[in-house]
Amino acid sequence: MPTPARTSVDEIVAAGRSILETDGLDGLTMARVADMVGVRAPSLYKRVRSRGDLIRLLANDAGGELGAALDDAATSGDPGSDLRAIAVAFRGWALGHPQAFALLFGRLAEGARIDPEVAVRSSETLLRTAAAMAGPDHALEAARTVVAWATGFVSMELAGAFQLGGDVDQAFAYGIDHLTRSIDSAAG
Amino acid sequence: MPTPARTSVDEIVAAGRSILETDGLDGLTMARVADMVGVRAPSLYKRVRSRGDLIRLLANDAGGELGAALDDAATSGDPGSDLRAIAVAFRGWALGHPQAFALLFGRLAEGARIDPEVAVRSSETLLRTAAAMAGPDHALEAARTVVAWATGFVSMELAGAFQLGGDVDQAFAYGIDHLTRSIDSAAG
DNA sequence: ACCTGAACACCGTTCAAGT
DNA sequence: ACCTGAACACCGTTCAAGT
Repeated sequence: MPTPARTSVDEIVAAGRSILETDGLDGLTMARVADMVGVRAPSLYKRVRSRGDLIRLLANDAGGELGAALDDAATSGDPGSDLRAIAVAFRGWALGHPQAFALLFGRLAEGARIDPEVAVRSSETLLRTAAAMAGPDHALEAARTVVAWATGFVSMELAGAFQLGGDVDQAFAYGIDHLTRSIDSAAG
Repeated sequence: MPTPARTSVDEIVAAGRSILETDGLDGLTMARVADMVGVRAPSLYKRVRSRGDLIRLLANDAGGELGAALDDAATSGDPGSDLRAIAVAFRGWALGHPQAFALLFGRLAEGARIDPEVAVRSSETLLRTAAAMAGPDHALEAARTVVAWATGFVSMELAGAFQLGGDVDQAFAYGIDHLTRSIDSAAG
């Protein structure tokens, strides 16, 4: 006899995101997720293939969220202002979701990576902005330079790797200033 | 009656580094390490406090190695050339030791982080070079910009995050060219 | 159809007992 | 002193049995 479902993939993903931010990836156990959605651990396997698969779903969810935040930030119409706004939004989202950020940018070869389409969609706004500044021939290189810098900066900030004192906000401003100027001057 | 030691911390760290690169962090089990150095897992606890402690030792070992590679690269005497050489050496080491690199730059808040002194020592050469280019007032910001960019670039490269085609080597060259020029022009 | 308890394999860690 | 087997707690996963 059919039994009504007591949870859903969406609910599981939401619970996973919550546990991830609270207790980190190590704290994300199947039992904990199951408990949060009101079932027993084995029931989760009706909805997700494995813990790794669940982590992939979390990465996709976070990637979409980050992409939307960047889209919302780039509204000024001026490429230079947009690029700065995107960088600031990127850092803001990352500092607000450190564990999800680590999932997106700190892992490799774990089989739990974000789906390519989600990644591509998340980077569209930045690519468009970079193209407007650096010109179509160098849009990809320019975008990669900015993303690489922003990713690395926030990764190090979150990891507490800026240990030599100094003002981290100021270093971020220095970076975006110089990158913007450098990419912009390369347009002509 | 005293028994002679059958292994050492150095041997354990060497085994750990080897297993880490071969099978990743998940493959780094205490049993595997113990097997490789010729003892049983419980004996490892005579030398390391925990698996997390072992990972910290691996991170320190890798950090020292990376720092030495950067030192060896910066020998031209010209700050611009040195900066480029450091970036190339950084990427080369990372691509050759992807798992160790992930340990150094991809983790956060795992309690298994590299010791501050090792981190500081590893970044000295870059700081000196950045100071020579950007001037003492902006050495720290300039160095942070370059490290952030290089870290992010290699992280994304290793994660397979550059999925839009294009030449990754070319993007790396674009980045170091623009960063070098931008930081250098900021000196005067 | 979905849910569950029981069971299995695996892993980090502790500890009493050996030498 | 150092090493080990045995044991414990914990976790991901499977599966037969329930509804």
